[in-house]
Amino acid sequence: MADYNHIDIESRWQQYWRDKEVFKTEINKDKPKYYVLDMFPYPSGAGLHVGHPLGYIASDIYSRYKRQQGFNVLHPMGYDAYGLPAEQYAIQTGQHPEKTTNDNIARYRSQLDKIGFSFDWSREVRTCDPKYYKWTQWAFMQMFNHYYDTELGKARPISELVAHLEKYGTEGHHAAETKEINFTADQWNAMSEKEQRETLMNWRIAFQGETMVNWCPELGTVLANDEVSEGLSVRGGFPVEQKLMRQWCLRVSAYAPRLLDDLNNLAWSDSLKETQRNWIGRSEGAEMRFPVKNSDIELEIFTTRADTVFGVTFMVLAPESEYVKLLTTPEQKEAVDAYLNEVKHKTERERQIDKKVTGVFTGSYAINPLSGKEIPIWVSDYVLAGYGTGAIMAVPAHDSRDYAFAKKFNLPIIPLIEGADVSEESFDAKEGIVCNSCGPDLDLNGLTVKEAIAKTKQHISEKGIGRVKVNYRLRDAIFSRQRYWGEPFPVYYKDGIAYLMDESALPLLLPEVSSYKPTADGEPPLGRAENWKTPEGYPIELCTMPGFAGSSAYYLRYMDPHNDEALVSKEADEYWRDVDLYVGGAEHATGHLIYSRFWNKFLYDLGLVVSPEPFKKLVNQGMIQGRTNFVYRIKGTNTFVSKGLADQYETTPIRVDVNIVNNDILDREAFKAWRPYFADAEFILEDGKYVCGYAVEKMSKSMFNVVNPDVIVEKYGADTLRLYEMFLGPVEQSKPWDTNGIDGVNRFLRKLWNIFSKRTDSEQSAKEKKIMHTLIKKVSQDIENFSFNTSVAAFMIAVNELGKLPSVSAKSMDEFARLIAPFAPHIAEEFWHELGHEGSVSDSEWPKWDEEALKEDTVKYPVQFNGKMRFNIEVPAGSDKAAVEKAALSDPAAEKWLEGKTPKKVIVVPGRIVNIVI
RNA sequence: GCAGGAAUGGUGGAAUGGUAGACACGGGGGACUUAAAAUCCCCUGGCCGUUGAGGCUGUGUGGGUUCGAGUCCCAUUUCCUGUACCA
Repeated sequence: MADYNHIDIESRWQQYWRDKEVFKTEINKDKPKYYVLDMFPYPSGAGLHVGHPLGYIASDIYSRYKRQQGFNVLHPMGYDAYGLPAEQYAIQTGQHPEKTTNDNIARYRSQLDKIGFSFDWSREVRTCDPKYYKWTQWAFMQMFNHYYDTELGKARPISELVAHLEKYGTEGHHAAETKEINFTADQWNAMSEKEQRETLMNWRIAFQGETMVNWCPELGTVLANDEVSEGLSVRGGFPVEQKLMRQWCLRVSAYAPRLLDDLNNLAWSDSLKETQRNWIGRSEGAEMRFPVKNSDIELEIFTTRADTVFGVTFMVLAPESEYVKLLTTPEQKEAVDAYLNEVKHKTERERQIDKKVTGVFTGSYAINPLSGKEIPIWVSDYVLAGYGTGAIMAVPAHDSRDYAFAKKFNLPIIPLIEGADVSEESFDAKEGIVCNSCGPDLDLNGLTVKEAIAKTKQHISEKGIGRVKVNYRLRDAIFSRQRYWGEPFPVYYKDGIAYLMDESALPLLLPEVSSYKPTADGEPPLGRAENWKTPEGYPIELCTMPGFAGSSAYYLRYMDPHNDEALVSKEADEYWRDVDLYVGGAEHATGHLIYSRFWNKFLYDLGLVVSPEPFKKLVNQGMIQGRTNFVYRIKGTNTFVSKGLADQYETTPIRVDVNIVNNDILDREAFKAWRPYFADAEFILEDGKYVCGYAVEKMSKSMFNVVNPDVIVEKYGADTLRLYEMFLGPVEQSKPWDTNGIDGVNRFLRKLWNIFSKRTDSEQSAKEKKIMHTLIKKVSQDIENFSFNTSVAAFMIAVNELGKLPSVSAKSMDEFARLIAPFAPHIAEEFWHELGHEGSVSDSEWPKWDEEALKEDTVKYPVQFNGKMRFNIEVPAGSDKAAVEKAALSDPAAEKWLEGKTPKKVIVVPGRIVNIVI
């Protein structure tokens, strides 16, 4: 055989896989299914860097392994093709986002192909493809046509709710709602169609609502909560402000209890589950009504600290609360209006940065329902309109925010826990013995906080002052985007009221527009589309759907990607069911992974999918960071000093392209050619070399530390890249990319190649068999545990050991080819065919290890004295504890450590260790 | 602030409570070669010692449980990730 030539081998086998459609998957009821999914990428203009394929390589190894184990493996790939960067590029250049997107997809595809993945490309989906987004639009229509029954805990057709309203009005319905409204059947029946449709928005799962939204003026669009971080847009980092707008929303909040409970059944990492639990944010408390003095208004509040009602010294309304208007007295009106105005002009960012305590008194008083005391009602922006009821009872002694407010406005502070010192700060901990809490019909003094909460809850329910209530932090998802590059809504407006189009109108194609900017009067880009009307002339919705719309059910579409009749056929869904293994980044914890679960549960309620959860097991691959190289320029010169000598000069570190640095040694000629102003650079060397410094940073163009997988594949081959990415460390862990170590992996493949070339037809010797079966066992177990770095190490050990043998049999090489096929499929395929097999090695059977072959004649025991390792003994296999103990004590080396004493105790752990206690 | 995770050589990282540092990179030495590359062999946590001995010490820090702790428990520091006026 010739030398190992990765270019020839890899292109040949990739061609073979394409020609023979080796990875095309069909339903096969004779085989168990296994569904391995990667989070599909957004094809950005920058292309892939070496960090992106990490998860894809891991999932590819796993799916090839499962396939060799006899599973029918579904392993698809596609593109999350709608997104902001393509649209912004379109605004700048006028190029259609579809063109940009297609170009980027082509580039991604060619990069992915070079790595040798076992994707079934016949199932590719693109979210911007009308055949695909037809089903995104269709799902939206189903959500529009359903409401959520909180008692049954599932979605039901809106027609059933309408039937209830016609008969009973709102009395006794259990629909999850935007806000509580009440009317009788007669009132409902008397409503006009327009009124009825507007009212139903209160219950539909996809509904239009006036909500406070995250409005990003720079991007000209609304953003979902997970698209905003610290008051800035995640994409672009532009300021985001709060604005009241009429938007499409999805009633995700209705599913909060199920989204929370079902987490327990998932094989996800604890940290990811915890992130979702926090995001859903269940809190158990009480809802309580505080009557307003001289009025029949009652203020409803939510609290988790029912035990502190006796310490309520004032109440606070959110500025947006509708009670503000009702409770402001004429004398206070001017001050309140001024305050509201001031708050309105603050952005979310400003609100968060300056945590100045502000507020204003409404002039009204409420009555504490337990103590009967009068308490003033204030307005402040530290109370959020969107959580609970938009009003709070303030307990300054035991809540730090209320404390700050009370201090600023000189409101009384009553401590309620024995021994709590509230002269400097509030006592927030939920512990201690309650005091100062005795009213006309309730005495909490002497109880623990926990007991007091329970007793108060019971009391207020009995007295009808309030009720036990569970609140969730999870908000409804805002589903409109004022953008062009997204799915159009199958919605038109008649008399200003939204109507769904007929299903036969699907897919509703995204129209062409003359420009991708908002229109002059501030409408979304679709406002420029000509003839954006139904045949009857009704205007069509101008917003498009957000990015998560298309990515929420794509895993279902892969099961049956070409079906024109349904999102997924019953047959395909019942066979493939759910994703067995999902690999992707943890950054989707509170976005995609919530929305997808919600979407799946909705379809599950409708009986359209059989699995209540989409992703059984989930692995979060870590991020690959960049390893930036630095050169050190002596200040005021164009002379660069090597790292080891840099501290002798006053230098400025400058980032240098990692691609002109090898093992931290700078390629000086390439450096001079890199930038014109370095052309006449001079160097101060150490040992004739220029050594660069390094730091770990995010991999990005601006840091000059991007490593392109294409370059690695060309130089070393895809098999080397695959093995090396796995060898770097655990898949779940973030780590810097360092090309330096890659030679070791490449060396291993060449050694393997040489051993293969010299194989003989002789029998597999016992020694060989032992090496191979140790390897089979180790690799099999490691793959199951997703511990690919240690598998790669095991391969290296095996090759080193095989290399020491006088000869290696073809049988061992046969086993080796099958074992390494998931990791390095190209070289494995080459071996497989050299060995005379037909078909792909990915269809070969996964080898099983033989415990017999691993057995030793003797067992080695480390002998410890008082836990300190001293010497080793060897005993025949199968020796019992007494025999091992005897062998240890009678070993000549034991005498020295026993020092003539009798051991107090001897511990023998079979197969492990002997510890002698003296 | 809260929640979750992590901390092991010069570097990436191995270690079902049982000989810490597998495997690899880097470094040092040697073989082959006119030379270089490639390849192969040996050494490589620290300290003391020896120069075919050996010993001590060592997994962020301080305690604890155990015959035995990198691993379990408590406290603490630092770092990373997520989240944050959520009442």
